Amino acid sequence: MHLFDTMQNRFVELDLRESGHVSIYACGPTVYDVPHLGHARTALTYDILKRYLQWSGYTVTLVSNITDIDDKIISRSAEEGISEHDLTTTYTKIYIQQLREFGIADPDHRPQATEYVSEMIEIISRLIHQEAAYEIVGSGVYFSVNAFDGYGALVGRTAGDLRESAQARITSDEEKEDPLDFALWKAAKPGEPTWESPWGPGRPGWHIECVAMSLDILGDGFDIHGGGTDLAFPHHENERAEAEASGHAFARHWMHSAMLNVNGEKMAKSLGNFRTLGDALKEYGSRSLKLAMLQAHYRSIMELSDETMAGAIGGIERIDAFFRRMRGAGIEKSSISEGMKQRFVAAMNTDMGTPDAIGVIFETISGGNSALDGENIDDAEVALATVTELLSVLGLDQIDQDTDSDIDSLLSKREIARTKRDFAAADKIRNLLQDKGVEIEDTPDGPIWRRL
RNA sequence: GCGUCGGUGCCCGAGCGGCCUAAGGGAGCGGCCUGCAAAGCCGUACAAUCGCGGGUUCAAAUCCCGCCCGGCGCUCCA
Repeated sequence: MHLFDTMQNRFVELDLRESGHVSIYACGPTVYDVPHLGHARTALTYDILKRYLQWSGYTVTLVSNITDIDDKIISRSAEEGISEHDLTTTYTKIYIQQLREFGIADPDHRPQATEYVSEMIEIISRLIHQEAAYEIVGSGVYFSVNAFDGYGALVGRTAGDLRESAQARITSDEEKEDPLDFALWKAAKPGEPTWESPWGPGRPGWHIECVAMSLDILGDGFDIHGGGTDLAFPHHENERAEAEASGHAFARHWMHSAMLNVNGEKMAKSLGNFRTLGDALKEYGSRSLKLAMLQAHYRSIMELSDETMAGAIGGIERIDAFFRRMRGAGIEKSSISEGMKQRFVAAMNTDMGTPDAIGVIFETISGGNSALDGENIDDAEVALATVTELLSVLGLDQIDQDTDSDIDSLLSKREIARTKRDFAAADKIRNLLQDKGVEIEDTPDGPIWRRL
């Protein structure tokens, strides 16, 4: 499988630490609010990657963290007058629950930052020992960017470049040796949650938690580190510096998924333009939302407008109509089409090309529908098997047809009326069901129905 | 400002030197099927053209140069 590696800035063949096993660390959210669609898009990217790799025969370990200590959490809990712990517990629960509703499988591990403070302290101690970090008494411990060759390489820049473009922004922090140096440990301020450390009470700094958690669970030199593009710098670059300067081999590959925009702007809590996952799930349903997201490549910016969603809802309807029709005709799955499977695999192997992969599925659906029209049962069976299999790889499995004896009995009454050519009576039943939100589709094999 | 990614039909969105007379989805139109619908199928218009202008090449949406426009990043954001 080829993926675009941010660090190498090109497409590379996945080069695994251990053949047959893929270890992935995907940066999760800071839980101070409900998840929005952007979080969902990123989580979906790594969920699909995992599903696809597993389907391809790999063993996959996916770790996705929850960051439950940072400045925003502290200020939000102060605003709401509840403890940091209560705040993060609440939002962690909501995050997990809504991702499940969205149809994203739980990662294999979901570590929380606050459970890893002692590991973080250990890494910081080692960094100080290696002279890659220094303490400023009363302020905290800082990473010394000068001690790490190639700082900035993840985003294709040099420390010099960064210093230059940082000048305008950074309020040159008094005692830091270099304006690029960043906090590893922050000395306690009144009223903040704190942990004991060799440098006095304080709390973790720049995303050292991800280093501690990824190395602890996945080990040195794990395969893929991912997250949203907004994390590439400084978040991920700082992690890389921390890990490698402390003597650990870090991620072999870096992946970044693109932002989800609203009216041309990044969806973000800070911009106040976000749409929550919960609301979107209610409005569009999980499968439509997933289809919409997967119809855009994970590395391209996508707009999620009502028009986009209308398109995706139509797509899901097409998929479901296909299954209803096959079921109604009594078609059973047979073996899957090798040709279509190969095209699907080729699309996915090319940097996880889900839009192309979905194109292959829709073409199979068209082929299956045509086959059924032509009473070519063998081909219809192959199409049904293929569509079922490939959709499951993308987590877009069909919803099971529900059963309802009341509807069935009304349907048979209508069929009797229709045989008698009493269309007035037949249409009355159809309207009745329509009012109940049930739509009838007549097929040569009898009527089928669906809930609207 | 610096860096980076991108600008493809009515909308979304693939394609990234010849297979492009530009995939796939949605919306439109015509036909078939149907008692009528729905679903499906077939056909079809929308891209004589892929932001604009140059260039390279036998050949460019695809490569190069310039310009315009937009996203993201440049200290705690997925």
